Amino acid sequence: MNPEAIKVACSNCNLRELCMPMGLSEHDLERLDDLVTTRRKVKRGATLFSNGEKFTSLYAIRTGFFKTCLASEDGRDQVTGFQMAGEIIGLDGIVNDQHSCDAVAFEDAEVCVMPFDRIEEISREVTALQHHVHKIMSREIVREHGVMLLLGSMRAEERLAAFLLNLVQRLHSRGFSQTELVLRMTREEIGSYLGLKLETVSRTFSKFVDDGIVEVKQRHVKILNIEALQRMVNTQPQCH
Amino acid sequence: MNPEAIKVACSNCNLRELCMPMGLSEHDLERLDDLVTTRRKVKRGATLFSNGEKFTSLYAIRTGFFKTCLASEDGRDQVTGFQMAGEIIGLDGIVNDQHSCDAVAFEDAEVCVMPFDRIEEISREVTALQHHVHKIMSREIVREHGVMLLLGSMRAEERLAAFLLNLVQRLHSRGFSQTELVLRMTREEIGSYLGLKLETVSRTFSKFVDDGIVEVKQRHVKILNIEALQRMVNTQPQCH
DNA sequence: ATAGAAGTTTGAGATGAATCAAGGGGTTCA
DNA sequence: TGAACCCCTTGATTCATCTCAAACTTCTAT
Repeated sequence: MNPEAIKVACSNCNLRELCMPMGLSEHDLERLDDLVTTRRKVKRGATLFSNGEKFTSLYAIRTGFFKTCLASEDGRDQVTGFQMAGEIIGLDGIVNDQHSCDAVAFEDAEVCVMPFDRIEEISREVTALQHHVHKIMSREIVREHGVMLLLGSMRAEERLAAFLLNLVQRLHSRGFSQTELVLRMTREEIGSYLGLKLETVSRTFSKFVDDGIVEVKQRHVKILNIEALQRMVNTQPQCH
Repeated sequence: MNPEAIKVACSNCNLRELCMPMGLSEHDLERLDDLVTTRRKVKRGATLFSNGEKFTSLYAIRTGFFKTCLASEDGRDQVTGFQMAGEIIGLDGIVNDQHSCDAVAFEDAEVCVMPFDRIEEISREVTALQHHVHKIMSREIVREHGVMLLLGSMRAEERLAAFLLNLVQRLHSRGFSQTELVLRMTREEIGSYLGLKLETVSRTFSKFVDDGIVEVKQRHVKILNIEALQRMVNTQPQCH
């Protein structure tokens, strides 16, 4: 093995526990290293894949931050998710062999390219990988259920609270602060994800600041009262 | 093979093309017949599985009509989908080995029980099944993207139009009319799915009737002007 | 068959978020 | 180091949907 090969190997990757199954045998680990053929850099603002493009691979994010969004011809636009290091994107492309959304990098990023036919091939041999792939897809389905609940039944404050809690929780599990975060996206993109207009997002942030729940300086957010946010999400508004 | 066995075999099922992969060899077809261990009847109003219940199997709907819904402790409620014959439910349970929503039958129903460990086992041998399972999960992810777009950016009329079009399209591909349908669910359940209150659903139906777009008699709906519905869904409201 | 429950429709009024508008602040790139 | 552009905030107003309420219809079960 030359140094290059070591660098691209999953078995050596510090993100392995985020995107790969755990507790593999030595042999299985070696098989897994065949999964990632190449890395790919994506410049800030560039798309990793876009709607209509032929689907070939799933991508594991190594560095950087992405959004996925639907842009229907008629001008409607919906951010369907924000993805960070260790998360897998591209699952939408499997069903029709072409991607059905755009994945855009918020900052210079790097992803591991995992050709899907290879994933399927290795899945047949490595049971743990097979199950892992199923779990990743199921997790995405459950996540989207949560977004549906948010979009279908929450008010603006509750949506933004849920959004902030979700972000810090994911950042925290990657070793970042539990109370401070830097938003990579604009108010408009947050709004698109949450089914709100950018002005409403801005006003809701201002209200949180007034209530002493968060501090906001541009895209820097410091959570002062996390319980208040949690209460908003978990408490149904005044029941009749 | 005794007659009972024949009755439960996927290879003999008239719904096979809806829930199973196509173009299998004789040998693969036989393997597939090991997938469905049992059938299960679900009475009207009863749950096939519910939130928190241990996940063991996916279910292919043979007859009947289901809803899946989230019911959070705090009283929020969200219908996440309506499922009909040939569709697969239970995918949400894979990630945490327990179901994260309820599946409720609208009418006496029957499902094919497919133990998930058996699905994974046979997937390793039958490539077509493996890919099929991936497609089914990806399709669900893409469907939910569409619901997010609906909930995040559409107005009441557009939502109901999209809902009706989706239902007739699915019914049509099962051999039913392209213009007439019987709603199995209440206005409240439609509303929960669409992020609207039941009164708004009712009013929107009334408006469609006034506009000559549909005829509504209770739960019987006849679409008179399908293009009008399609225009609503595909056209962004007056752009500024 | 009938009473009760459940579901639906419609109206009137309240309200949360959208829209329209303007000003200020940051960021980026030449 | 500017200058243009993008982004954000805030106010005033409008509007779509929700809420509350009442009456009606249809199912369900005794």
